[in-house]
Amino acid sequence: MRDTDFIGGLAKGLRVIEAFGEAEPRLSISDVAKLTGLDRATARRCLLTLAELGYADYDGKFFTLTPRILRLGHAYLSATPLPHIVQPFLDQLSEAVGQSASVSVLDGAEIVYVARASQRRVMSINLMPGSRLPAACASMGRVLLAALPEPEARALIGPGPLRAYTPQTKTDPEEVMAELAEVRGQGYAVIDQELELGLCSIAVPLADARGRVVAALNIGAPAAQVAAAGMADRYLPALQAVARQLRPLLRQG
Amino acid sequence: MRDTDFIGGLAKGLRVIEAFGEAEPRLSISDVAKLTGLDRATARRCLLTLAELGYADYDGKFFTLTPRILRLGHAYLSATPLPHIVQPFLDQLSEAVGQSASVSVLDGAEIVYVARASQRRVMSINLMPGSRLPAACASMGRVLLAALPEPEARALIGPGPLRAYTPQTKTDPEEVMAELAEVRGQGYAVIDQELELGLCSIAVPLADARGRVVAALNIGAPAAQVAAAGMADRYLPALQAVARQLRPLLRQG
DNA sequence: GTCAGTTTGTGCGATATATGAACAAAAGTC
DNA sequence: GACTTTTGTTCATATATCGCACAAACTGAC
Repeated sequence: MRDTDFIGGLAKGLRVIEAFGEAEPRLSISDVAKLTGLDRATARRCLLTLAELGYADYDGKFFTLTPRILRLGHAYLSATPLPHIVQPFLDQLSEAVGQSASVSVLDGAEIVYVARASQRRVMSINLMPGSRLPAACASMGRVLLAALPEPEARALIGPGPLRAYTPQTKTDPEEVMAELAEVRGQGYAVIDQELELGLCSIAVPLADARGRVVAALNIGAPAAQVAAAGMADRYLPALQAVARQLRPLLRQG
Repeated sequence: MRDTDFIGGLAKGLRVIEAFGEAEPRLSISDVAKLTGLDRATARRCLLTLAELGYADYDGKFFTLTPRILRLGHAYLSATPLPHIVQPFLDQLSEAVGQSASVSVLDGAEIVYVARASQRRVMSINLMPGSRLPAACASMGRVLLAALPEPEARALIGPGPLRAYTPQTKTDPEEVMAELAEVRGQGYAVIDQELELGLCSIAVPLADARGRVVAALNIGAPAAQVAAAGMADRYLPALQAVARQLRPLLRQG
């Protein structure tokens, strides 16, 4: 790609949209300039453009995003086959085991939920397609990181120490890397309250017909109902059965 | 706004992203140029930029969106207070009545789900935050359209005839406008299998402290369980109770 | 009310981007 | 295999955007 094939205004506008995610719902021009590192004049032009297109509202002082922004994510979810393919399997799995089941993919150092069948909620945060969690301490994240070449996984995890979401969170990158090796060996990952106290989960990789890992599938359960040590006995067969069924149905992505 | 305050490249890039929603998951440069009306050279530059930023993948022939696109919608959902405020109420309501409950807002002629608590699925399509349905034949859409000035609602509904999703769908704009008048009078809307056979729903408006309608709340139920005529008796009190509780908590948006 | 400290709006030269035609390369047709 | 048709890429030039510097408007304190 030649550098004239890069359109800076688009990149900046997308940075502006993402800036709203990391902070307040209402941002002034200067706020956005600070958050994005853009010049104020540029931030202003991006915001006015978004407002003109209906992606943002402007009350003369603050900008807010409008629901039209969701068209962009919707474009992905409706255009990507993976969510549609896995949804019926998730529904069935979730109903059979009486727990929430989800499928996610990796985006940088985060996992992104692309489909979910939820039972009565146990987590404090509400997960939905598009939700993000740190890969290093989520069961699906461990499975997806384990599928990468070691140096790549290490780079994504970073130098550490990792953020401790609970007292159980593994914060030492080496500890996580060791865990990844085990996950790679056994073919599944179990998380015992590393992300949220009271929540255990187990995940398996979803591979396509050529054996490439394209996503992860998990079941989450309250620790009070199922001890972490019992997760594999209880849920692994069902997870692996679904993974096996899905395998011929998945291309990449 | 002066015309130099508009960034054309950003507008075009967003058009390109949305183009993926309306068609195939894999699009060539020419496909995108056709769908968006952009010049092939410009479409190519937008796509290469999206690929460079990690929002798209390029295999040398086709482009596909990556999960990173979901960051944009996530920016809206996490930055907007409405979804967070209503979610606990939805969970409680859904559990109490044993049916799915949702909150949506209007975007053009479509409603957009911003929060949802789902029980076992009855609809053929899987609704989630970001999902869109035509406002004219959805219970929440009727409520939201009824809250607009008549000419505005009429403009959104369009000249008709409307698409018939089922034999029950009201396809004559005048019929829908008459329905809106009734909804405005009674303060709620009931849909009897106009969107999908076997599915009834009832919706009420959610107003903020100043009385402005900012969203709609609904309950959907299988027609086999609850006849459309029985929806109001059965669910209206609970819906109105939630609307009343939410009223002082809502600002706009 | 005044004043410093911020934030926002605007004009301008330098620079980057859009455009459409022309060319090159595939893909489809017979 | 030679044809047409479609698609991808390049280039020169007209145009739009960038970011700086300055001016204006707003804030909050006293």
